[in-house]
Amino acid sequence: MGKVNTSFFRKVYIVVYQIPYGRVSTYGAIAHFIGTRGAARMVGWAMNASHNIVPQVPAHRVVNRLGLLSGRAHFSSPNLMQQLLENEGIQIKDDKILNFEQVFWDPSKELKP
DNA sequence: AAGCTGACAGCAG
DNA sequence: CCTGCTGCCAGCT
Repeated sequence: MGKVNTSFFRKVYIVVYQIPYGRVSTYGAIAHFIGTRGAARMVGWAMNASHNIVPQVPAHRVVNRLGLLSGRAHFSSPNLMQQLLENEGIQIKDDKILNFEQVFWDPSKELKP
C-alpha cells in the first residue's frame, strides 16, 4: 500500500494511539473527535491501512458503536482481535464486548482539544 | 477519469 | 422493531 501519510489518516492514528490499555473506542467517536463527523467508514479504512506502519497502531481497540468486533476479519488471524482484547481484560461473547459501557473510551470526553 | 467500495452511523419509513 | 437510504472521503479498478 502506498501513501498512508494523509492528514486524515494521521489524525485518526494520533487518537487511536491514545486509547488506553483495556479500553476501546468506536469508529464514529473517533471520526467525530477529529472533526469529520460521519466519516466513520474512513476510520475503518485508516485501520485497514495501519497494519504496516510503525509504531503499531492498536487497531484492535476500535470497534463499532454496538461493541461488535466488526474488523476482526482484517487481522492476520480471525481470532487475533478478540484475543488481544481478552488479554487486556475485556470480556467478549459472540463478537460483542459484554461490558462495553464500562470500557468505552470517548476521545471527545477524555481528550480536551 | 469516473465510479465503486468499504473494519460505520444516523435517521426515515 | 427492522430494513434501507444517505453522508462521508481516500484508494482502487
